[in-house]
Amino acid sequence: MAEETLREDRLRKLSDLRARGLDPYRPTRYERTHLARELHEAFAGLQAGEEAAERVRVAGRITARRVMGGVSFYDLRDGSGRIQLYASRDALGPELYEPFVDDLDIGDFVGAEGVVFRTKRGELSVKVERYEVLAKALRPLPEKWHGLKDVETRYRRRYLDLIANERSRRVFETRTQIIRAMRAFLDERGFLEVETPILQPVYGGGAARPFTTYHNELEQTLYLRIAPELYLKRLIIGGFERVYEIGKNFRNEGISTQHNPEFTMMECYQAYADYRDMMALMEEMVYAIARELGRVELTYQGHEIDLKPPWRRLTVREALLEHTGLDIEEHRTREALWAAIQRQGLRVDEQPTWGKLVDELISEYVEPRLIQPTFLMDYPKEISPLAKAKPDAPHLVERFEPFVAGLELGNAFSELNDPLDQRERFLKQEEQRRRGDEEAHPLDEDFLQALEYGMPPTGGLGVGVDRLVMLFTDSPSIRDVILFPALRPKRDGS
RNA sequence: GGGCCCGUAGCUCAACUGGCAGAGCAGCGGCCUUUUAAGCCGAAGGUUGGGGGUUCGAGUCCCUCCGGGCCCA
Repeated sequence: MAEETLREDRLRKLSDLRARGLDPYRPTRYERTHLARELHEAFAGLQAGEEAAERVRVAGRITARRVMGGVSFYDLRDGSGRIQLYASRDALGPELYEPFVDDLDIGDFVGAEGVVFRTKRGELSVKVERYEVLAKALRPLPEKWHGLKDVETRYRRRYLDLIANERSRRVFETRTQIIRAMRAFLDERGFLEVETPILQPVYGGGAARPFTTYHNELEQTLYLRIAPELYLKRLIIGGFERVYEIGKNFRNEGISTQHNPEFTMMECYQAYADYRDMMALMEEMVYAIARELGRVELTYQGHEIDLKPPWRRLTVREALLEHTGLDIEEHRTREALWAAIQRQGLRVDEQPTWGKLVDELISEYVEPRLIQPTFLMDYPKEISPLAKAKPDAPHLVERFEPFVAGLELGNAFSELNDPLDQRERFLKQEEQRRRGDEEAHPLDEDFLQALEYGMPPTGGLGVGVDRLVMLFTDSPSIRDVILFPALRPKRDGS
């Protein structure tokens, strides 16, 4: 039936309710005695056909309706679960029973008061003696049995997805549990939670193009942060020895099953620690979250995963040797490595530097195969401008990325604290930018000044919270774990 | 940006090789006082994503645009 006709039906019922003094938009509150789940717990012992003495008040959204004539049964859902309402003409009287069946629809909110009983079929129910209509739905909800399947509608109108799909509700509850457990873990270890600027005059802390905005009063171009990294390090310089931040980052890049332009990141920094300490922190943190959720062993997209530490440590060199047969240490220039890649018949795109070639090889031949938890470590210096070089291998840095089920869950390093080296790294990045690399790291003079006041040896770790949630909820797409994922604007027709 | 797939009633889905656009749920009218995917009877509900083309005839074939999904870059 035409959508507008359905709406008109409901508007007519709204008028009728108002005419009967039951204006559904008038109530401002409703005093409940029980949530649905509490009723099921409190009256678990009630036998079929038995009635309790106690009067209760419940409220929620009508999700199903079974009208038998003089009696009717409504399913009421609140934040805790479902409870059945039983209404009869005898108990309510015609003047209240008629609007109850004539004017209430699936989707409406009602508050009901009455005694609790269990029907002869065994369903715990509230026998409605008084009720209030708490809000009328003017549009129909998705179908009760098949729910809402249309992927686009689920993302665009998430509220409908949440109403219709229990699984979706659970995903977002789990998301919150994960973040809460992460916070508890870091707090317990003495990390101080902080907030740093999202609007930044110079962006940094990653390789990505930023979103640009403008402050009118300051007459200044500002960037939405791509990472909080450089500010968190300033706090280490300031004397906080353990800090962390959980918040949104923004990267002006494509959308995929693993990328949303705004995403949630946890970054933490620990003074006097190195990247090996951060590996331990990462595996213990994920283990702690997994225990909290009861999912140390889990299945992600068909892969059986065991998150129990210790996780495998694997250098980039070893990984490439294992998966491509190529020893990058034997080909230390871009030209030599490129020649070797072609000799091996490996299929990667040509890159402007040795480091980027290595990065390409990893993405293509290593990352998708890292199913069990693995720390891939010791990356090329050229692609890691904020990480400290390995003392015995100055072309590499003390950096790792944790992988589980092929998902890149984060990035970490022993932080570069040599201000002179940092300046050189920035200058090299500027050079790459001049050669057309739009993701090159900009030089941040203010950050260099801060570093010159001295930063202790520090380990830093960033964790992609959305991807962690994907892992724990067995979600194939990042859009399934972000309440309102980025979509193209929907235009009518054309 | 490229390739493949999808878009039909509010929701979930049908419609053969191009031949009258259908069902269930929801909604509407009627019956029905312990149902639970309630049941029975009845009547409705469509710009088949938008635009264009081929054809006697297009949901179906072609072009194009919009939106989405997956893969690739």
